[in-house]
Amino acid sequence: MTKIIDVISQMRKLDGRFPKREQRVADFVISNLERATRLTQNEIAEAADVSVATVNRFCQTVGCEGFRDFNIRLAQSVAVSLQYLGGPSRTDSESEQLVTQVFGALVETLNLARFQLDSEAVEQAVSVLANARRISFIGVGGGSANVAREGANRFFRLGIPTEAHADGYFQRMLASTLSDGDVIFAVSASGQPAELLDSVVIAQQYGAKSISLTKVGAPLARLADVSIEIDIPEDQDIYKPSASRLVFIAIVDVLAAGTARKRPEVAKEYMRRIRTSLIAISEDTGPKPIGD
Amino acid sequence: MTKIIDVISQMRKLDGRFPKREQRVADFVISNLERATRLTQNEIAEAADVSVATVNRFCQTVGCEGFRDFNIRLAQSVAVSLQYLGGPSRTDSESEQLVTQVFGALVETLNLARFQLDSEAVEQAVSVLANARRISFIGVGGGSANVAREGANRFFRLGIPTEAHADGYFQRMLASTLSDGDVIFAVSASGQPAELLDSVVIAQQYGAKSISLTKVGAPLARLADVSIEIDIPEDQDIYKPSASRLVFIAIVDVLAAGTARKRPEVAKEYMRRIRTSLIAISEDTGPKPIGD
DNA sequence: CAATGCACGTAAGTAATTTTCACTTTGAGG
DNA sequence: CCTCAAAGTGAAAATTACTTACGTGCATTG
Repeated sequence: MTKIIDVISQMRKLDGRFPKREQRVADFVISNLERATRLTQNEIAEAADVSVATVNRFCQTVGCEGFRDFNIRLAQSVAVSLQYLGGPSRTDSESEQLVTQVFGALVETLNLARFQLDSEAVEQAVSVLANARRISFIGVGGGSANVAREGANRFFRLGIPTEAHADGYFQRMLASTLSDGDVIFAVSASGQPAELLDSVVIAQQYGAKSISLTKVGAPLARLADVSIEIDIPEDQDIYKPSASRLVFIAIVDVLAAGTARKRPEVAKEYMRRIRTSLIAISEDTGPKPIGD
Repeated sequence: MTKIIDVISQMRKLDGRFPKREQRVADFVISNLERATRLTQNEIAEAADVSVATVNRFCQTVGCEGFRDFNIRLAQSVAVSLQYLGGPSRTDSESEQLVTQVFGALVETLNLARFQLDSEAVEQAVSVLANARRISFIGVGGGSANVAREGANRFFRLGIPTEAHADGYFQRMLASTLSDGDVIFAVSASGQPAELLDSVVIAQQYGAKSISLTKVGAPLARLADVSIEIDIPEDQDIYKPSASRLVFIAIVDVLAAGTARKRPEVAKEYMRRIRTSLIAISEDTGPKPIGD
């Protein structure tokens, strides 16, 4: 099977070198990308004023198995290239542009982060977390503190006692109460706050394991037993969101999902209990997000 | 033209509610997304062990005109979803698969949400928020409460006094202190908690504007002056993350970005001040996420 | 225990795609 | 110029795929 993922560029590449009639097909398709997607072979043949067979040969020339294959590949290529360009409607309102921009930036950043994730570190973190007796999430500053809370929120649903703290003094005190089997999970976009560094060191002294989620090469990363490091280019445009928080949360999700798999029975049972405890509050007990 | 842009989400949404045999088709397609793209109707019918007609009906149930239409839409959705997930490298380790799965689900959900966002509601919300004297974010339950905090965190950086509360009693009391020019912003995945409903009503009585961020058709949505409604198919698999929180946060980002644009000077100045106040804490003052 | 309505498969009907084949054009060599 | 091989093309046959119509069976309801 040919590995041509992008028919559009393939067409462009061969453009001008097609046999005469096939060239007409190419011309038509290239200048009617979106439309061509929804047409049948016959219709394209008619539009380009050539025979069906020629259209079919054209598809093969381009590297596809036949029209069917071509049609799908074209649709995919078109979908991908139009995705963030607003498609056929050029009449996007201002707020639609806003949405596209913000969401586009997020998706892009998520993608970027994905390839940076060191799977070994993820595995280590998951194995530490899955065996934790208790997990303390710490972070300072609005964003990271929220990620920490989010972590506590996710992991406590897996039946592991968790807590999250944003107060530097409390964090240090807390750290000194930890011991063997406990885990301290430090979140920081900068990886520099002294509270976190101190807390991690203290926790380690008392035998607790430490995990950090921070930027590449940060002091915090060097300190922790397991460190998940991500380098996210923050957008200079203050009118755009800082996507890093979302990426951090996504990573916490990954860890939580991994941990859940390592303790399936426990997790299920706890989820069931939580769900049950919520029935009284919201009559809706379907497969909805648990606990609002 | 039909308004179903993303068949995958559509399938997820209807998952479990299909007629028995059609459900088998759905099961097969959902768990063989990429492969299904290249199969014919007959082949899918065979794989799912149902008749061709059922497959065809399934396509229509999902909102497509027929199999032809479905096939192309599926290909497009798959292409878009896979775009950010890199090629199908089959050498993935377990943890890499985990990452792929979680991130993939997020991206997919973000895409879905993007098309659901009612741009008019967004515009209204932005204009209310931009003119707010003070914004109170309220939410209950781990997830929504965090989204509320995140909202407070983002908007206070734009120079608007904000606060976030997760305590139902406090929320109601708070609501009664609001007045003309204030805004109450209620977040809830379910849209049902009485605390929120009460608070919104109380706030309205005292002249405050209300904005809700919740699921489509929820009681909360009907109550609020401006409501942003999103229908997110929650994954049944408890080992996967519930992406809705992330989507909510993303939407808050959109609103924040929109608001920032309406008050550029103010926002910039406040951001500068916040940054300055942080210099002492972390020596790094580059273009980094402000405040960790 | 009808009656109604939905779900489903069979099979017939229709449309689209692929292949075959014969005819045409092109261009190189005699 | 002519000839011939190679490549290009369309018509139509052959195949394959998609859609629709119809009848059966099952479940739900009055």
